[in-house]
Amino acid sequence: MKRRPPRADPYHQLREAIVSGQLHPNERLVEAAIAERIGAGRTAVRAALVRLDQEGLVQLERNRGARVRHISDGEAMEIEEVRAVLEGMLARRAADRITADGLRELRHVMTQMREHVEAGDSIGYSELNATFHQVIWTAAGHPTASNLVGGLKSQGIRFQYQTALRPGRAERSLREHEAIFGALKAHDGDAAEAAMREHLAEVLDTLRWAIDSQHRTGRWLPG
Amino acid sequence: MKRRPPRADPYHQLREAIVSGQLHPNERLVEAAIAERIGAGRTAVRAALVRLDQEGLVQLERNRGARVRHISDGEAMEIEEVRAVLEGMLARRAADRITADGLRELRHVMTQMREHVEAGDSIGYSELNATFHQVIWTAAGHPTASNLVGGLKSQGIRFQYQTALRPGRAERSLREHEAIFGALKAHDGDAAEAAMREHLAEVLDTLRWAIDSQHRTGRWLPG
DNA sequence: ATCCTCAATAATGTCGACAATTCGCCACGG
DNA sequence: CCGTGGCGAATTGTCGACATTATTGAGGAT
Repeated sequence: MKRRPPRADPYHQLREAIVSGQLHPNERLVEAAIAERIGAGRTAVRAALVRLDQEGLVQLERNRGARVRHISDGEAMEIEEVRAVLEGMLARRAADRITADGLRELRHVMTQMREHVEAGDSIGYSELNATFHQVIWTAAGHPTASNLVGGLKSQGIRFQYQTALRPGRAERSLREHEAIFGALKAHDGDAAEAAMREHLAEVLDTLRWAIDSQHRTGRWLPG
Repeated sequence: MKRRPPRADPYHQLREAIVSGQLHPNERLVEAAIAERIGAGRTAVRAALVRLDQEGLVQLERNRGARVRHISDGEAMEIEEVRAVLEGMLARRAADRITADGLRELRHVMTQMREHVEAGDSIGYSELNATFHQVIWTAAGHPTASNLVGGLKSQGIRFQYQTALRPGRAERSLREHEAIFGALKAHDGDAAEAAMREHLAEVLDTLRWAIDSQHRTGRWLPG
């Protein structure tokens, strides 16, 4: 009866469950339960929790176990601010270094994005969005900065606040991405950084809207 | 000043040993040996190594153990670039938010820095330097960014490359810090960010010099 | 001399057991 | 009614033992 998925890296599995929202903020993570759930030993789960704690996705208190870290409204905005600064820098570098292949890949992602927007598929769009940015990170050739932004909990934020629900956001976002693409294609570093900053300023604004929205519709937990 | 209670925590002890250069890049870290050395169990050491791996200070290879991660020349420069961007942002925020107490503390640190420079104590100066920047991070009130820059391996870089050995660097650094202080005192965000960026650009330049210097004096390990 | 095999060694990865700690619950007393 | 103190279950922290995996070195064949 023990159905055990044999190959399961607890770290990646837990991480995915957290950023995708399957595990809710402040939810308790009991080692034994997780071990059973994903078919791994308690040792491996423990190691994964330590990593996630260091990464900031999980809060680890001595003798008290682990919880999914709750990201406050303020912290969510802080994260987006940092992301704006770092991605701005990456966009600038990418403008200088992006290859024809990179541009082709970006173009491909963007056509897909357009399709998903027209189909009203905001989830698929969100994933493509992530891909778009990742392509830019790769083109920038700056592993240190890429790892930092990649490690940011910004994916979880999108889920926690449902920023995609803002009316008209997708279309606008699409235009912003087109602007970024244009600057990269022209190898114009200044323009690329500016476009990226503007894009992420819009994201930050949408985040503010989502926070307000949550407050208006009534929440019990303070930010 | 932080009073450090005798810290038996393997994580902090290892971290300190690495950034201070007591453990050399690529040096192997054998769990049992470390456990013996600092009087802890292998379990605790293991957890510490996982954290340090996630942090980037240690390289952990499956079934092959842990090594002190070697920071290549290119990566060292990448780290300083990221630091410049983030600390620039923090300086801007700090200019708006710094209190009279914060300014007083900065002034105090600076007078000490002057004394150490005149006494030719570059090690003490380096520590004060770190303090100076930390005060600014605190004043900025931006935990997310502060934790990121704090987690950067930039402390270790100073040791690895001996950037303080460059002739005249200390005096120049002192003047740069004074410029930053002036901007903060005037609550001028633009000026603060600019001064901080300029300062860190100089640091980056010194780093380039140190790398060149190492290459000229002959090294066997490629960057 | 060089390459290959294979045992010996050393270190890591994993598991189970047990001690230590926290937390919920309930009886008790003011 | 409310605070208080102490069981008891649940959970984490730690240790030792053992399996697994890399590495080293000697010896032999070509």
